[in-house]
Amino acid sequence: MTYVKKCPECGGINLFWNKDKGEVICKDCGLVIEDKMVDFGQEWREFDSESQSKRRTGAPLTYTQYDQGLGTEVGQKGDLYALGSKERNKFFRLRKWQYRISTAIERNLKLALAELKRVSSYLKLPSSVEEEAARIYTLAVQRGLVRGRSMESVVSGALYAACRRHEVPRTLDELSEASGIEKKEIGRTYRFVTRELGISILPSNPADYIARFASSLKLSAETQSKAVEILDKAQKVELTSGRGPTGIAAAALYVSALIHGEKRTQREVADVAGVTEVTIRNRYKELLEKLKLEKEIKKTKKKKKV
DNA sequence: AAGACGAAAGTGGTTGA
DNA sequence: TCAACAACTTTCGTCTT
Repeated sequence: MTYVKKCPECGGINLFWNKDKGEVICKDCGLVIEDKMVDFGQEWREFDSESQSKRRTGAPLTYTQYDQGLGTEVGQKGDLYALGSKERNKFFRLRKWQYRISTAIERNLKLALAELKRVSSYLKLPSSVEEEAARIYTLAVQRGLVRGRSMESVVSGALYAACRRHEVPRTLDELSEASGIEKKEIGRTYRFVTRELGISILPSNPADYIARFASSLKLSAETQSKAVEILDKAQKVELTSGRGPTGIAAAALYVSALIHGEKRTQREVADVAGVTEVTIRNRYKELLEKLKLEKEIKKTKKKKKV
């Protein structure tokens, strides 16, 4: 069904088709390849139950615009002078009110969304994620959750949450680097915001990290899928619960690189995964013990010698 | 000499009283 | 609110290739 098979940017094969948005996302580099395909979704769906949210009239609502693309202002000039003086006073009062209410929030939103765009383009996040983050942030502002926190940290928190929900996770470190906010601060606001807004987020799946780590290590597709396979097994023996997903992903990748004779040092893997060698070692050790992978590694060693 | 390995002490976050 | 706790990090010394 997809028309694009490879990412034109990085050549990655991990394309993710987001049907709702009619776009294809490269999970490796985050490139959005939306124009390359026809968007069937909307017309078809018009007839089923949830037509309210999928209606196709009007400009699409977007949260990345500070007023969701729907600006309404209490009248400008125009018929004003046709009104009596009482009416006119009322009019001015209304406009003043609207101005007061809206400016505080809107000014904040304008700034915040600019920041959000900056960070998300730095991280090459797909627009669906950016949109989601903007939505989360907007909600947060409306609930007054930004008070006492810096705007930037809430933006980062929203982005982090959006990434998780869309299964294109970035690590807190990456967010931190892109936004200039401390890692723990992002984590804190992320937790706070998601809790307050009742956003439920699945614990991130290590497999989601594999593609990106693998491509920045320039590992082959086979190695990549082997790593995912290892992850599956690891999950069955409950090696994964309670551990940091990045550490597990990194270890799986390290092992499968060994198996396929594309050796990377622990240091290299650790760097792209944002964990230390020690963590990789620990996970790696566990993997070997529980999944009896030693044989496979030895096999490839022998092959190389012969 | 570089990488892999392991022990020990420290850090930040979660949990349960 | 505090202490216990598990996961992870940092640091450093030793072993392997």
